[in-house]
Amino acid sequence: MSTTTLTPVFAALADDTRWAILQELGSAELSASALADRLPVTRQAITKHLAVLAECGLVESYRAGREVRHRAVGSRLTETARALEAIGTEWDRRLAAIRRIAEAP
Amino acid sequence: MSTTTLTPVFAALADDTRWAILQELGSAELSASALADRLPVTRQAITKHLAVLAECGLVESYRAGREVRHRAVGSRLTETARALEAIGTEWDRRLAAIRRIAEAP
DNA sequence: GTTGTGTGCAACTCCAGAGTTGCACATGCT
DNA sequence: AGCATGTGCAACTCTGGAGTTGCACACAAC
Repeated sequence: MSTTTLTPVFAALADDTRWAILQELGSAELSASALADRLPVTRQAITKHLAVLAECGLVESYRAGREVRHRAVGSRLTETARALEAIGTEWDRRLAAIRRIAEAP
Repeated sequence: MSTTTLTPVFAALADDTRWAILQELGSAELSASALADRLPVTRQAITKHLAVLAECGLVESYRAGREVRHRAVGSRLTETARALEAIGTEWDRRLAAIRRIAEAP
């Protein structure tokens, strides 16, 4: 996963309301209206957030009768986490190498 | 690490310019002016970004003569990655449990 | 001392996005 | 059929933040 694909995910995760939505959808599959009942924002706001989250694969949706249920996609988060960890490790590795050279006798 | 401490880190990582800065600082320790030479933004913009990144522990700084050098902190990223992975796993675990109950005979 | 380079602070512009209201449409239930 | 509920789309407001310019100060080198 490149940095280019990473940024939109972080942009999605940078909002408190979206985290609140994800927290709900990580415990149960809910419709936009059901989410609006549990959170202090409008259903339309929720719908917009769900679009952002779906765009980068953090939520999946399906119709159930006349309502649309949504759920959090944990694997997408795990995938992102692995990419992050790799980058962090790489930073430390490279900077440690530079320090080693600088302190060489 | 709670979700509360997580959001600012993602807000910091949600910007392309900041990622560019982090990429540079993951390979070498540079001053704000040196970064401004390599990136298509002003030194003042870089300084603001560095403040955001330092605020959530993603970069560290130290004075070297009259200049201030900065470096990326990989461990902070790794730490965040582990928290993310735990949350993702938890989502999948809970939703799988619900599906199992729903499909029970 | 003077010059050049690096830093710090403040005020300003500008746009993306978070949230709202309003209306129209679809579908389930009685 | 009639009503209630869930959804979709569009237009609007408003604040945060990314980036800029401008100026003042610190320190190293000559």
